[in-house]
Amino acid sequence: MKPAYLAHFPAAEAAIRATGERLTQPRIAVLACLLSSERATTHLDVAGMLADYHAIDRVTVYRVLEWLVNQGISHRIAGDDRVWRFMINRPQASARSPLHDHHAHFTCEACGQTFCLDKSLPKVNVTLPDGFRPTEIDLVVRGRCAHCA
Amino acid sequence: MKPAYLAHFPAAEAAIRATGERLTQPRIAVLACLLSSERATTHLDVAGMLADYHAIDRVTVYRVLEWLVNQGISHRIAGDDRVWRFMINRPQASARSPLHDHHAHFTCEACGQTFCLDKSLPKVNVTLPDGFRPTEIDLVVRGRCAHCA
DNA sequence: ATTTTCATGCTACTGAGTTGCAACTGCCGC
DNA sequence: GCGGCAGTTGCAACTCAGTAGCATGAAAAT
Repeated sequence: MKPAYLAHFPAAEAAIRATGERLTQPRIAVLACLLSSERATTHLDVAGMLADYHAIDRVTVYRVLEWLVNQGISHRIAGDDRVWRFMINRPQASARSPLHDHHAHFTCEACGQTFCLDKSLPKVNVTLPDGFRPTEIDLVVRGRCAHCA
Repeated sequence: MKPAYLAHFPAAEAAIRATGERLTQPRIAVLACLLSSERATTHLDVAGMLADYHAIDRVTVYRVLEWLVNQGISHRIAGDDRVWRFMINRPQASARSPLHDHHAHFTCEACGQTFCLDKSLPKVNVTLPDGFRPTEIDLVVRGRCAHCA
């Protein structure tokens, strides 16, 4: 049985080509992994998914993930367990908020998985102390996901 | 010159006594540190502040900080640098939100410091996917603090 | 004062993420 | 197609936050 992420190779390749940067196997494979995942993915998840068909050094996974963030293709979330999680930037997520960018995530206390709440963007009103200027708002909802409820 | 946290020793002692748990020097000293700090404090900050007058093993600092969280005296925040930051729970912060608990923090992109936005609690409206049940909302605003503006 | 119980300090460990460097490879020009 | 260069990869060694085990030490209970 072939891994699911293979189906996302063409899309991954196109997205990387669109950046004008180099097209390499690790980049395609890691991006395909992220594309195939509905939830936030750790470097370990990625390395594990790729282990059988596209064994990639863990340092390269780190570097590719960071590269994807710098290219604006994905973003990273700091979880409660001190592990970075990565997710594809879905296009509609921005340009609707009063601030530049606006993430909303859901972390399940039972299974530890993190989901992106792109669809239902929350409304947030903040008033900051004098002199504090916001550039980004990050919202994390904790609780139980549908699967662990 | 005596360190500033010494002024908070009586309050720290009272708060620990109120828990019914053991009153020890490390607990008093660490809690006094948190009380004297307006911003979120790392274990390293605490160890550094205490180094001259109350040298405490770094493992003990970790354990005391965790103990304070379990006692409901302080809470912890996961920062972007994978380091826990700790802050005293100011009393008025809860019981006003639709959910059980509700933190709002401000992280400065320039100096990396994290502040608690107790005073001006933001309003948040979230709609979650079916089956997702929230227990806590955590809001982080990123930007420039008054000092770095 | 003695005992009990729990916190502390020490050492050694784990595991995420980083750095330096040599070897490799995608891509450009020929 | 064929070099050559710059950007990437893989490897090994490292840093650093946080944790586990265990013997010692100090609060509180008797």
